[in-house]
Amino acid sequence: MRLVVARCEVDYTGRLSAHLPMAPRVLMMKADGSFLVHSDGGSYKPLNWMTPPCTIVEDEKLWTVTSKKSGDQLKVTIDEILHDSSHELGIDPGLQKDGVEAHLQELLAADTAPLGKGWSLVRREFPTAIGPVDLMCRNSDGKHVAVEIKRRGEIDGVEQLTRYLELLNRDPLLAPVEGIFAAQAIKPQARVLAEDRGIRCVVLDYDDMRGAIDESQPRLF
Amino acid sequence: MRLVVARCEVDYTGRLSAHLPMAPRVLMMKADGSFLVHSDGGSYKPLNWMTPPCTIVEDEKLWTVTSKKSGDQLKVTIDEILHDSSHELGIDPGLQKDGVEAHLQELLAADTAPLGKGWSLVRREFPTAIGPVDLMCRNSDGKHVAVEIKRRGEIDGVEQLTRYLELLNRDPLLAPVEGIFAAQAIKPQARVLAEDRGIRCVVLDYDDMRGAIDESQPRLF
DNA sequence: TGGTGCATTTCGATA
DNA sequence: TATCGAAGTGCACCA
Repeated sequence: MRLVVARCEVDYTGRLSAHLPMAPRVLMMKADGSFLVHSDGGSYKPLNWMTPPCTIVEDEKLWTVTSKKSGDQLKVTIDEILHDSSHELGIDPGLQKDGVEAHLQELLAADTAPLGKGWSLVRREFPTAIGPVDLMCRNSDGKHVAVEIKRRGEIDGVEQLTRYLELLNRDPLLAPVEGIFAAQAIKPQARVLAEDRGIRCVVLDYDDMRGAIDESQPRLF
Repeated sequence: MRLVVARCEVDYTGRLSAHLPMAPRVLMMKADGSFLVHSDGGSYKPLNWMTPPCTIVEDEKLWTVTSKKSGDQLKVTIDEILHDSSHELGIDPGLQKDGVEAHLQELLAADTAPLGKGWSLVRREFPTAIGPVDLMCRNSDGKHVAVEIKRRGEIDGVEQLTRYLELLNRDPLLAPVEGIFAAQAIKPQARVLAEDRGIRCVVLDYDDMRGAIDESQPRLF
């Protein structure tokens, strides 16, 4: 990892063209060849960058970063170097995550109570021609219900479930198949669209669901 | 901008929980309060981060970064500081872009030739109840055509145009309205879905389109 | 201020 | 390798 603070000008040519006027910025060069241009504001996204693999040619005042894959180029014109240091970091052990959509699906598969009483799980990742449905259940009447699970329920999730339902209802062994759109939060527009199509919306409470499962179960950390 | 290289352990609690084991990493603290944890690999995305505004409390070996909005927390346990420097960068003049979707829309509005001969533009951002259609045109027969423009044509863009067309065709003053899905590149699945629904696909060439417009027009840079 | 759509999205899983 | 969906997405635009 090399960290450079420099007054510089940057031009990117690739999927688009972009230009950064002369100003002081931080240049981060990672061991894998990534190149990042950061300013002192904004969030985690750099002003400009190049994804690895890429080659860096330093020609006095002009640094040229070229993507080995796409040929995209980043030309950095250096006016003045204010800081320059290199550091050995080694390979990072990596990030452990907990709490994403997969966990919601696991929890709901383990206990379908949030959907309704007396329901049974047919299977998780129920296969269709256009991809797997998150959960396939039977309700207390034995009728099939396809469940689409999202962390945040938005309009595209409703579209996705609609496509599944259209396909599933063509199968005489399954039809009629109802739909449930389940999420930790559902946007009003998504709810309107879903209910207009006869899809029921269920808001999931992650903490409640986790609490309902045996407390002694092992956790990630 | 403060740059710290340190052996550290990081725990994030917020929309999810995440943990980073002890290892050397780069900590970037921006003037606006952003906090980034970078390793020596991956592309521009940090391992962990906090978006501004947030407060940073340094308590000897434990740094706590708290989001002022959401209350999300990042706890950084410092084992050893390998580098620590601060730099005045000032406010960045910002990025100038050329070649994104808005430009494609401008170019196609200025010259509809890529769609067909003898076409006229009704208006850009043609309003509907569920959002604006990129372009509304009339073809050489005077028939209305709704055009959805994407840089990359994928399945959700076809869904979007389908929703517009359904709505537009309910309006007796407009109907029948045809659809065109225009993009710099169209994925096979998106093309199949579009054509199955009677939507024509047009692949746009950005350089050609820019060349077709008066060369003397002022450019960004 | 909240909703929607774009992004040089990036990233991961899967066929 | 392509495709598809998720992301602590971020961000700009618009109501």
